[in-house]
Amino acid sequence: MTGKSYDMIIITGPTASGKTGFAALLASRLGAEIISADSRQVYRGMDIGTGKDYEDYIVNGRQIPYHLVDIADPGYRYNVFEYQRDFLEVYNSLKQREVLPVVCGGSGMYIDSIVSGYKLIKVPLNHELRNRLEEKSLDELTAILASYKSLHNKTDVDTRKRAIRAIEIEEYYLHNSGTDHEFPSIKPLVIGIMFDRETRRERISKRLKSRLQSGMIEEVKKLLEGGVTADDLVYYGLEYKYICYYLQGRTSYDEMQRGLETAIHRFAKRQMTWFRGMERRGITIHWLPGEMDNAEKVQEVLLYFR
RNA sequence: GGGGAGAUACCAAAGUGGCCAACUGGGGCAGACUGUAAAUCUGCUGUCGAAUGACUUCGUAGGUUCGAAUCCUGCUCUCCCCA
Repeated sequence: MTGKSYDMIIITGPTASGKTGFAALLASRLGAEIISADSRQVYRGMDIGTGKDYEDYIVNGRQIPYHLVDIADPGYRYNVFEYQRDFLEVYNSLKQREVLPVVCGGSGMYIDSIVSGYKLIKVPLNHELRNRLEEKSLDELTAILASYKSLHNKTDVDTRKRAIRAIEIEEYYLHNSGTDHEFPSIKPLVIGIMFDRETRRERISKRLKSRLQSGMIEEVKKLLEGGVTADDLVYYGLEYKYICYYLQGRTSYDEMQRGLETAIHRFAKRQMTWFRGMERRGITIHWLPGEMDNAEKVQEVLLYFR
């Protein structure tokens, strides 16, 4: 590899675009290792529903090392802050070993957090503040949060719990300049895999059908039996949410399948919106047509990488 | 064969003479997003448009009326009940 000016490669794209297989092939060519950027594949035991295709990581009989998959128990609530921290740890160790990191995943925010270097400081619990806010209504909390920063959406004031945490963080920022936790500036080559809308939807529908036939419902059942609560599963969204409702008898199989299909289509659309947003903010994504076979895609990427 | 109900925009479904380009929901599209992000939230959704603008719509063909998705008549189709 000559004259490489990128610190890492990122492979992204909406769900069902064939990221993993491609990333693995690319990694095998470059002697690289994969760092997942998938907010759900971090959980152990959530395999079919999150599309952990373990066999995709085996290229020509060789196991491609991958990271940040299966690192948390189901039921746990992993988040961006932890992702950024965990990513950095892996990233640094790869750099130390002079191994090229290939990030692969479709969680736009996770990718953005490492590319744009979100400033996420470790904010400890502030019990005094929490006691003070305990009795406040959501409206009051919203007003308080608004006094710290302008609210550009309702994400932070969705529930009282989130609002209190958001205030806690803002309060902490107020007294801690935040320079103690610089995220390094990383220069990535960002590759996106793109199918036209119709094809994307077809692929999603087809994949859903095959997952349902290959034990996805059993997987959810097993999670429930293993002590993961229904609430946790609903929180995980998509297949875990819809199948959980089905197992609880709240929806018929048909309703589950149809609702889930729609939900995944919408999810893919939101992913695309996120990617467009990143581009608008100045991050260049090199889109490759999904139809192109993986070997050819690898060639394309190598061109960028020279 | 007889009787009844109904046909509204991509789908479902309100509207029963002017306030209707037409409530609402779904779907679709677009956007937002810095500690839940597979989440959460917002906007648009007849056509053309920058538009407070123009044009074309409520099965179909006519009619009544200043004015019809709404009233009348014929036709077509769908559903239900009785034979």
